[in-house]
Amino acid sequence: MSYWLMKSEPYSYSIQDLKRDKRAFWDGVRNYQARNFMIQDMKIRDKVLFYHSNGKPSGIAGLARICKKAEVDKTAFDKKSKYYDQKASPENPRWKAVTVEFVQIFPHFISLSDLRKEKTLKDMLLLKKGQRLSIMPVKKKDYDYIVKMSKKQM
DNA sequence: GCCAACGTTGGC
DNA sequence: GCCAACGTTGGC
Repeated sequence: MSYWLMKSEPYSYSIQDLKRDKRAFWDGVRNYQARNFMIQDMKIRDKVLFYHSNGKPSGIAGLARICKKAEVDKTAFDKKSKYYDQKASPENPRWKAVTVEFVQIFPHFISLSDLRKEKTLKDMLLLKKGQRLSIMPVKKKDYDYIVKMSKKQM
């Protein structure tokens, strides 16, 4: 079992949207490191912290779970898509994405500044300077700690 | 909207 | 294979 953090801009796709849809294909990732995590490392039932980036404020909004292994991301072939990549084609798809399913919205949203206040979490990749990955691994102990934080008022 | 930090591209 | 130029991310 592995643990992950996946970022999404709430204006484009929020955890409330995921709750409504139940499942979402995580298309649009155009970073190799993030893609490789999805293709090589994510397993069905892996747990996911759903992060709202560029939010007011940014932070962790809830939980999701991997429910389908990586499949070809066809938005890369679609000229009208904002995720269009002219170097991708059905013969050489280049991009793949997993499907995630809704688990829960946190009773208390955990902002980035809340996370920074926790000494225990100081080594999280998310909190490292200049770190911009939209999908990143999370340690079990950090995942568990964050779930615990979500249950109490900050 | 700004801008630091980082990733990608392409010329050489 | 280097690296400058450019594009993107994402916090603020």
